[in-house]
Amino acid sequence: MGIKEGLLTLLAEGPAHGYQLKLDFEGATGEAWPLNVGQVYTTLQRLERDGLVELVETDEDGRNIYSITATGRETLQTWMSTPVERTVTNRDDVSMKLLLAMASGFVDPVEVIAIQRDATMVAIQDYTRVKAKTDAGDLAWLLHIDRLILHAEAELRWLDRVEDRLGQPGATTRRRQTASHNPEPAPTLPEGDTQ
Amino acid sequence: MGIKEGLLTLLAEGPAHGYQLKLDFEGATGEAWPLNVGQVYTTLQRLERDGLVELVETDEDGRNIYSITATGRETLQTWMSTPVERTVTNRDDVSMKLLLAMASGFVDPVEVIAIQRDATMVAIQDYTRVKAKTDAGDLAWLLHIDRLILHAEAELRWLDRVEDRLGQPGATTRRRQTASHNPEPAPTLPEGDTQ
DNA sequence: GGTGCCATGTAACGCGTTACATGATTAT
DNA sequence: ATAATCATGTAACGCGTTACATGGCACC
Repeated sequence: MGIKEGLLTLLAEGPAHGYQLKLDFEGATGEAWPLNVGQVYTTLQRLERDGLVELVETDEDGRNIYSITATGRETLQTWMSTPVERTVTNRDDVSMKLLLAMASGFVDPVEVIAIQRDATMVAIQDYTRVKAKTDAGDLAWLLHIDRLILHAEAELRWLDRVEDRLGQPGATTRRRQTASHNPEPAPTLPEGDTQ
Repeated sequence: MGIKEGLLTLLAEGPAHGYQLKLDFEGATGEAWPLNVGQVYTTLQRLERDGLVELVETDEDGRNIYSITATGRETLQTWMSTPVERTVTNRDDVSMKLLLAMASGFVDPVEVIAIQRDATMVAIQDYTRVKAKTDAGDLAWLLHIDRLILHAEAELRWLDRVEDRLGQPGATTRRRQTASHNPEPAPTLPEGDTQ
């Protein structure tokens, strides 16, 4: 999503100035989304440029107070009532890295996923620890952690499946597509440190 | 990840010109990552600027042929052998939208997740259909689809959990943090069309 | 009366993405 | 010949992010 929608949501509760929005944003997302204050001001300018927000006054302290506009409200309503799109082009770092490793013949995909699995298992432990020491009343934060755990677990299952399939025959590796290219053999990577 | 790493990976197999890389990229990621050709050229320039790649020759057809440099190889090796980071700040659209809905008191979080769940269930059906009509030899693509399905299922489980918790008492909604703000009541959103 | 830190901003960058420009090759 | 498409690139934009600038207020 974007900071834009976040600020719009907060402004839908009433006009506010930048720093107030920064505080509200932190209140809503907590550590899940560390936000540099500067981003609030730039994003507000862009929202104003797009007519979703307007500068209603400059208060006695010289702070710019913004208010959501009608179109802003409309945009927000549409955004909130529109599900996050899930298509077959939904990329993510892990799978793209694996696809590249498989296609390159240059890196061992099995090694890549082994590394990733270790990291993911550690992450789950970390998440669980964080969850354990969280105040039970902080529902939003708990749900956020739960989501991280569930997705990390799904990733583990997927990594297992990948390893299975890579071990089977027919695990062909895609190679260069056309023949109109220089056929010189690819140099091999020196045995790098697997840090 | 980035196109940068993708191109680096492909160039690690040998020098190539832009269009060749475009073809290779499509061969590696297929429909999972539709790539505008223009991006290849701009990314190559940036890689050259950063010294990860160098222009080795302009062939008889006037095409620029790039080769990976030593530092490029190093960078690639490091990237491939470093797991994708999983921290508590890993955001995603769905959970952020929910956190905002919970914090705003302006939108009904239950409605938001209901919409999302419907969409995710449809997505899973779509994924399954795509998977069914995929050539069994296209391992990379099958794994990609599997990943999408697993994560979508994890999301369904999470959405269920969210709905459970939201229905329970103590499901407090966070509100504006400080008191130094104008206390005028927030205007309410008109009953928007839940498209 | 400095030294910090809080509050409010502006400037600039990096990268993914889109749109546009241009020459070569092929089809009609 | 002309239209279409391929192949190669450049220009510009949007947004998230970082770094820098500045004025007030506290506190020692």
